[in-house]
Amino acid sequence: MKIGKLTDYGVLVLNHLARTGVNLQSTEEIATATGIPLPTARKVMRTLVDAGLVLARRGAKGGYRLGRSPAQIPLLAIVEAFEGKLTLTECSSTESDCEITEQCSLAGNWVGINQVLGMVLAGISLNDIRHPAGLQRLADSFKSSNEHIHLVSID
Amino acid sequence: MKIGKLTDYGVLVLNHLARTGVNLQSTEEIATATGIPLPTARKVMRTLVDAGLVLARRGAKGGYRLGRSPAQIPLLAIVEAFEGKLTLTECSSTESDCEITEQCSLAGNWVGINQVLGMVLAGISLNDIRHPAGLQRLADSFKSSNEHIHLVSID
DNA sequence: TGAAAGAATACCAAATTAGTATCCATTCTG
DNA sequence: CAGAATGGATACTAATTTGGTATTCTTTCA
Repeated sequence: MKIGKLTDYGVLVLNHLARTGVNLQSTEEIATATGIPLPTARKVMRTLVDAGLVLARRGAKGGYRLGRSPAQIPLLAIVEAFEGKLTLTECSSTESDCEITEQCSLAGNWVGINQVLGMVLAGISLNDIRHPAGLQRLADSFKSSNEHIHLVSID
Repeated sequence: MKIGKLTDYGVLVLNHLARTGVNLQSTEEIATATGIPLPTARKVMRTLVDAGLVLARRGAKGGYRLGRSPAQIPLLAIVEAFEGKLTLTECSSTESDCEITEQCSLAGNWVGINQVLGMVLAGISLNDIRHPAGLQRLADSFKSSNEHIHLVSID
């Protein structure tokens, strides 16, 4: 259960763009600043632009900048930009190629889990990623809400 | 962001063992019941046993059964049995092969995210996976705690 | 008009993961 | 005690996914 390298790269780029603000950054600047290989950086940028997280300006003096404020960029959006809709298993994806779906009574049960995970990732913003302090408090807040979950789940 | 097929198989097997209870199930029985290819099922069983989630009895009339009650088997344990400690990125794993760690100021910031995700998965039991109703209520409970997170996170 | 950017497409390489085969160790039963 | 039925361990192969690269086209500014 990992995110892809490209997704990770995406976060690095977004972090860099959050720091440089409104100043347009060329692919080359981004590549050197983040350590991402140049051709790969191109691919990353295209994905980010397609997802609407980053704005591009073409031509000479062109470049990239964030499409919204870091607080309004959820981790979920970044992950789904690179890896498609969040589904932990094949079963839960729409075009399930899973051959044993017949006998697998669990097929539908993953939906809820995906929802929960999605909500968690939706609650983490680029800002949270950039500021460890906020993350720590975020983790702590979960520790308490987790007890809540245990009360609710069926045993 | 998916779980591996083997992990998914693991859940299928655990589900089957939860249904069959104390009756020892042979690898072959498990394979036919779940639709998992026999040789692959062997591999899955070994992993589950190593993780302590399943008990094995060798020799004739041997087989497998759950090591604990379904309510005491968290999804986190299943995932980590097959995929190792939960780390979304290379950076956050202990032996980070990530070459750009120097320039990557985000290296440490994933720790908190991993923690949060780990807590969520720890809060979901095999029982929750088997009973969709419980999952739905679980998802709902998160919707409210998510607002809590937004209050806590830094914008 | 040419240089400096991004956009699009297609392709290749490498790493991971799934799947298989083989041989060994244990335990029950007659 | 022997043999059959089972799980354990190891090593190998194949397939898929993912990351990375190259090439060509389009847009915009000076």
